[in-house]
Amino acid sequence: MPSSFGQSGIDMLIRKLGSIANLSDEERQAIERLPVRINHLDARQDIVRDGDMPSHCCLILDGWACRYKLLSQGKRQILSFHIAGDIPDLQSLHVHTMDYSLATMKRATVAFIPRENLKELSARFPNLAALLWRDTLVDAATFRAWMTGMGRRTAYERIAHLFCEMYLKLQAAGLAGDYRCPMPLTQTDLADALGLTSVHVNRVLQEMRGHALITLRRHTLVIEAWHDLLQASEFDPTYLHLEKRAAA
Amino acid sequence: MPSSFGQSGIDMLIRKLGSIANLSDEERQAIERLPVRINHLDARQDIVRDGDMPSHCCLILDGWACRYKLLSQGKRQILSFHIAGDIPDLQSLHVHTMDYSLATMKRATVAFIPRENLKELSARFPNLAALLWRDTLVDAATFRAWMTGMGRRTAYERIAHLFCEMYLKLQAAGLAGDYRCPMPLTQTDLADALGLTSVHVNRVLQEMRGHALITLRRHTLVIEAWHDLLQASEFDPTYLHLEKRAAA
DNA sequence: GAATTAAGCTGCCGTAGATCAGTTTTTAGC
DNA sequence: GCTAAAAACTGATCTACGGCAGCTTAATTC
Repeated sequence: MPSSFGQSGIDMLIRKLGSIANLSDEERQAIERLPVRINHLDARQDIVRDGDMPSHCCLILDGWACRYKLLSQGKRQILSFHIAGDIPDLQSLHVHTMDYSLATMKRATVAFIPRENLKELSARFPNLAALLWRDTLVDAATFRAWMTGMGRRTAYERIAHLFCEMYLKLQAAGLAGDYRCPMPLTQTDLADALGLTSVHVNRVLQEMRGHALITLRRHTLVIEAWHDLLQASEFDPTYLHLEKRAAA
Repeated sequence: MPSSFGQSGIDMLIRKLGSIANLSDEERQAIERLPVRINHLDARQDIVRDGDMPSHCCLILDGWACRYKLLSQGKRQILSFHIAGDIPDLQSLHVHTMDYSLATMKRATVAFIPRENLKELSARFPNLAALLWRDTLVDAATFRAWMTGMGRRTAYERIAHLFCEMYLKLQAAGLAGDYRCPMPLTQTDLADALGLTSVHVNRVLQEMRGHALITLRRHTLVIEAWHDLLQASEFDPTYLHLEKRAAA
């Protein structure tokens, strides 16, 4: 079970960037030498809040986090999920006011990196800056995929699509394989991410189990019929841009 | 009527970047000297298609464009609208396969800029690279706002929210003012952007007219009650990040 | 300025998913 | 291993919005 990767430090970020383009030793070292303050957080803790102007960026080392937005009457929209190697508030490098909140989904380890040091890093290593920029672009592509789902897909298709996406992201991070991955989200979390209610998510999940598409128990998702799941959601992985870049 | 701005060239881009940080003469000149191929396009023409690997980026000089995604059975999701000064496929600087299509909404003038020249520009002027990166981050913030709407807002709120957003974007570009702006979108376009049907958009628009919130006729939107429109949509302009940056 | 087409509008009925109000099962803490 | 709380699940009912089909008005074209 691939769950003991780079919990010790910043290597999940290096792994992620390195999966796109080859890093020089100098670049690798510069990342490793970033000053970080490491924090262990419980589940469901806010990391940064809507409206804040944080001076640090948050790198997830272990666990899951999400971006979300609160509306009136307690309505919540989850905007994205994040795993080890992600910097969900990297945008604060260039826009200073948060337009969403960031919170853990389960127990998580996060590293806070001063914004100024990240800025310096990207100034000194344009190649790294490009990789980080690229990362925010893939982020945006994922938003587009979710938007397409919420606007034009049924609940069944949306849930299937999210499972495909999360599985591939976890697999790319070395945190999943063999059509099996951690899934620490509650049905309420899924609902808030997909624009549904937890009641409806519950019914659709049962329908998916009825079709022998998935098993979902005790925070583990097993995809029993990958191909059918792809088909059910019209999933096209292009937007994840997981391919290795040819040349630097 | 503010409609005769910089149609001649690339100045809408300079205006936009210059509204965020002051540009040096050198930077301004470098932008002006970008090799461009200018094209006049009819309404509803594809500029780039889902799956393409374009060698040029597209700068809108005049008119409107949109990003969209097609699904099975002719379902269409519009992902964003673009006006003069936008480069809706700037992302192809760093990820090479398009995961959506780009099309004009009405007659438009666009400039095609070779990707390589834009890459060069951003390598030579890190300050410009940062501004372009920032632009893609605001883009992502807009996706988040739309997602929040599609997931958790009613049709009425969503339409009101879009009107607020487009008015402010057009105003910032000098293309609107006095609570009046061009709105070349059909009700079907609005529906495809907001995850609704044109029939429902029609009914909601009438409701909004009934509440004396807006006038929408002959491709012109007049916001009759700005404050009520803001309130109806719980609109918070933070995500547009229109403020000028303090220091470079 | 007649013809054609696209966009806007209406009414009726259907349904995916919401809402409410629980009960049962699982998980986590001591 | 017991307890408390959270999550999962169920059934009944409701509604915002969709689907369809036809009609009207406005915009283009020649």
